[in-house]
Formats: sequence, structure tokens, C-alpha cells
Amino acid sequence: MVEKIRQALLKREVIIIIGLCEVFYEGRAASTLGLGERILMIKSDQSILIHRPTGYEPANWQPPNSKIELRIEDNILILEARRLNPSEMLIIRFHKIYHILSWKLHDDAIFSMYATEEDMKKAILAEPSIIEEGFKPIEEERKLKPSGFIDVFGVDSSGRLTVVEIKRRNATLEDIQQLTQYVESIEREFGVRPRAIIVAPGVQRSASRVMQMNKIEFRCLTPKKSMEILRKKAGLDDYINLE
Amino acid sequence: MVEKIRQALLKREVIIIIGLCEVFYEGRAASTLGLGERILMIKSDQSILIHRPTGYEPANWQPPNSKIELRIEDNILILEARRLNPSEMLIIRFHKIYHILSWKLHDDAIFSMYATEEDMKKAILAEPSIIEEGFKPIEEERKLKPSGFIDVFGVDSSGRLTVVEIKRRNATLEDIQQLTQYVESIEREFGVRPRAIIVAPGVQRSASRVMQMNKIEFRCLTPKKSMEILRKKAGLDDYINLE
DNA sequence: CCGTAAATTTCGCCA
DNA sequence: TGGCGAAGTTTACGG
Repeated sequence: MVEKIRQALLKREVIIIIGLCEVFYEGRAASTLGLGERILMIKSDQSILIHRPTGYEPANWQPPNSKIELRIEDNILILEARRLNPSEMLIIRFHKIYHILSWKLHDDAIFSMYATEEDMKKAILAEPSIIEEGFKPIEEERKLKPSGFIDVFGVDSSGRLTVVEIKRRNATLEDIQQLTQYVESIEREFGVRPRAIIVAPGVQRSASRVMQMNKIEFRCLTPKKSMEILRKKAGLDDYINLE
Repeated sequence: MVEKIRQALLKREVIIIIGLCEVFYEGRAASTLGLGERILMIKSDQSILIHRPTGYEPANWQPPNSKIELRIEDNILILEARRLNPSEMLIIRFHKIYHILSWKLHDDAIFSMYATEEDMKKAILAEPSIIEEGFKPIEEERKLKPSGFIDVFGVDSSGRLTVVEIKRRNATLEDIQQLTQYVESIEREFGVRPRAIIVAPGVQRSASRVMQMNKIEFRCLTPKKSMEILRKKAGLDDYINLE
């Protein structure tokens, strides 16, 4: 059995073992997991996942490129996976094995993600009136002095500098404090205090108080709405191209 | 085949399907993933993971308690998983299936994690001289006015208030700015500026500059070292108990 | 390789 | 249920 698993590892097959095991980890942190029935997955890049019967996250894991050793002691299959930088070790001890299977998998498909924060920014650049009538974007990803980036930097209809921060989820107090830092950085650089606008689906209560204090404005925009705007724009562009 | 999977779902078995599939997701975001060979895992809580042959993270997933529907169309096994709050839909289309297996898994074991930030705090409370000779902790998890918690709040040997912030990884600029907020909150509350100490394995370069400006001090402590301190203390307690 | 910020972050705690 | 913060976060993208 051990030899069969070693062969599968060499062939870079994905290996799945279902059985009764205990798990020990030591590295960035340390953990123990007593005996229980779980699924072990070893992927072609030697990353390892141990999944319990419920939940999104693996109970334990090892990132890609771990060095895997196998042996049997007292009828227990022991798998040790080590890696460096940081130094980490994962030990799995299978007391019972119900299933083992391995398969060479090919997957070169493209994964495309939409409705990200990046898409929200594209929507604002394509349709700046989302922010405000007369808003003109000047720059995106503007680098700031001590640290950080402004998502969209522009001017409003009266020519006043405007800092726009985008979040795909409700804005938190931390987000507002970050935006406030950006405002101060721009004030240091230009000598005038810019307007600050947070664009997000909503604002958390604690954040909303500090927003009023710091005169930070809010524009509601969801990832989904952003996609609709981009789709409309693309459709329009198609129409224009056909003319 | 569909009926067999449905039975496994009803019995709350963990189901694994290996095959050639394409994946569509729409909900908080949206994504598409073209045809490729992957592993589908359906857990007993109806959470779903689609793993590509490499990498720690699943390409797509659905959290626990999704509603799963199965059907076959044109020789393609279609799995649709929906959930509400937030509304999300995952569609997986298997064009080829290489393996299906399901198993009822039992796992009530206790998972114990060590060398967390919490353990670092315990080490400081058990051995306050880590911070400084004469340091006395007064309070842990002290709630602050606008928002936030002080990890450890205490006084130094000269009776000066001291704010301690703990990080299990190198302290970032953001961590320092957070700690600065805490200092200002305490200054507002007590009328005196407290000392501020960041306890972490190290400090990032950008953070170190701002630390000097804001007179924030640094004490080196790693998660591992914290565990040694706790173990030594526990050992000592055992010894004392035996006396 | 470090630093920065996003993520369908997830997860746990607590009001 | 929502806010808040840690996480062995991971991942992608810079310099």
C-alpha cells in the first residue's frame, strides 16, 4: 500500500485517503487533533488537506511543495510532511483506512472572477457620475507617502481634489481610519484638504459616527450594480462599434 | 447514479466525485471556470468544495447548509447548490465522471491549537517581566471608547499606564497606527499619555519609522517562546502542587 | 524575497 | 443577527 501511494506521489497524481486518523502539527503554530474519520487529499503540487466531515476549512494542511514521507508502524500508516520557510511539520497517523484512490488530473482551464473591488473601480471609471455629477477621475492606484494607495483620485465639478476609497463589503471603522490617513497624506502633499468619499454597499454603525466627524462622504455601490454598469457600457460600446 | 448520490446526501455521507467539469458561481461575486479535471467534495453539512489539482484553496465552494439539486441532461451530471443570506448559487456540470465514492464519517475529536495570539497574552500575564521588570498587568481586553480592545493594560515600575498590543506575526504599519489610536483613546480617558509597547516576533520596516515618531516601544516575543514560558510555568505549578 | 491589500475570505466570540 | 478581530489566514501583485 505504501509503495502504491509513493508511486502515485511520484506520478503527481491527486491522492485521496478516507479513514480514521489523528493529526499533529507544529510550525507557525501547533495543534493536535484526536482520532476521527476524515478525508486526506494530497494534490499534485504536494499540498495536503485534511478535511473533517463538516465545514469549509481543512482542519489541518500543508502548503504546496511539502516533502512527504510515508511509513507503516504497528499497522498504522504514518504520513509526515515537512517544509521550510517557515519550518513546518504535519504528521497524520491513519489507524484505519476505508478508501484510497489516486488519479492524474489535467486542468488548464481559465478561472474568471467578476464583481470584485477591481470591477467596482472599473465601473466608477466608466461612469464617474456614480460618484457625483461632474466628478472626473485623474488617477487610479495613486501611491501615497508613508504607505498606501488611493483607489481613485479625481476632482469634483468645482475642481476640488477628491479621494475615493472602494470596498466591496460594508465599510468598517478601520476603512474610515485608513481613508482619513489618505486624506491627511494628500493634504500634506497638496496643501489643501481633499474631499473623501467611501464607495461601498453600506457602512457599519461605528464607522458612520467617525465619518461624520471626519467629513467623509458615502456613496452606495454594490459589486452586482457595478457589473450591471460595466455590462451596459460594454453593450453600448458594441453598439457604437457596429455603427 | 443520480439516485445513489441523492441517497448519500440524505444519509449525510461525505461524497467525493472526480471528473471533468465546468463551474459557474453567482452570489457575493461571480465566476466561471472552464472544463477541467477536478475533485468535488460534498460534506455532511452540505458544504461543497471544488478543488483543482493544485493549491490550498478550493476554486469554488458553497458554505454549509446549501440546498443541493441534481439532474442529468445530455449525459451531463448537473449539480446546483443554492443558499440564502446572502443569496448564492453554484452550478457544477460534470461531462465525465472517473470516480464517485461516499462514506458516512464520524468525528467528534477535540481540535486544540497552540501558539496563538491568546497564548502569547497568557505568557505575558504569567510572566510580566517579559514586557519589563516591574510591569504589572491590570486588565486584559480592555474596551476602548470609539472601538477596539487593548490586549493587555497595565502599569510600569514607575506607575505609568502602559498599553500592550500583541501580534503573533511581524508588526505592520497598520498595527502601529491601531496602537496609536489606542494611546490617544487612553489619553482622552485618563488625561495622561500612556506608554505603548508592541509585542511581536518582529517589526516591518515601514512600521519601525512610525514607531520612533510615535514613541512606541517594541518587545520581541514569538508564539513558540510564549509556549515555552507557559510550559515552564505549568511545570513549576505542578512542582508547587506536589510540595 | 519583503510589503501591501483583497478575499464569495472563514471562523469564533460576544452584545 | 450583526459587529468585531484573529488566522498556521491564502493569494496575487508589486518593487
